[in-house]
Amino acid sequence: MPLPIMLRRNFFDRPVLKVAPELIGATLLVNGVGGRIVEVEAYHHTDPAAHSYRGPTSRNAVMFGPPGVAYVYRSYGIHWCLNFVCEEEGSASAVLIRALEPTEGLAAMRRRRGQSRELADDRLLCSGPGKLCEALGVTVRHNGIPLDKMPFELRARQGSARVVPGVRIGITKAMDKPWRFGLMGSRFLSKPFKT
DNA sequence: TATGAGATCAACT
DNA sequence: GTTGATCTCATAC
Repeated sequence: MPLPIMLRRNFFDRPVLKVAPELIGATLLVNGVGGRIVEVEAYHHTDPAAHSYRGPTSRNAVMFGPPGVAYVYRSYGIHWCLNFVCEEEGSASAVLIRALEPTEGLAAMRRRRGQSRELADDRLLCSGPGKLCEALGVTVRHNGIPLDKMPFELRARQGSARVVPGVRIGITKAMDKPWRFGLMGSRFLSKPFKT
């Protein structure tokens, strides 16, 4: 088993549509808890569905900063969602992390996600952006933190991955853009890809 | 299997 | 005042 290769910040210094599919199969850990990334969505600053589309606000400010940092925002007043900022500074593009295949710290994830669901299978732990943040303990405290520093740990995938594109979920603008990417055949997706 | 309500907050109109 | 890059639970088909 080769040693894992850590993703460096310059990995994110590229177009978001190149970075997003390459994240499929990479491993994301927060304080040692996490797993393989199986689903992401790309949000480009020219995209009406992106938070950065209308320019900087206090919420999306870190999207306009340097790439390779976390952008965390409150969704529907309830959940947190985790993004990775991409491209050059000021381009305000990001990748939304939508689902993980849990591999590390399963007990911690179950504890954070609640006892009433403890008996449910592991697919329910991280199969959606809000669930994933709850399971990994990601909150706005992580907003703006570099991805190559603690508590984050990001390992490149080993070997190749079969990546399938699809239409993004939960948006009402630019719904035609196939900028959702998933690991082909994974049981841990938030929703199946139709192919 | 599918649809609907409720939770709860910041940005936007 | 309305609207989400959501999730869970309840009720209907």
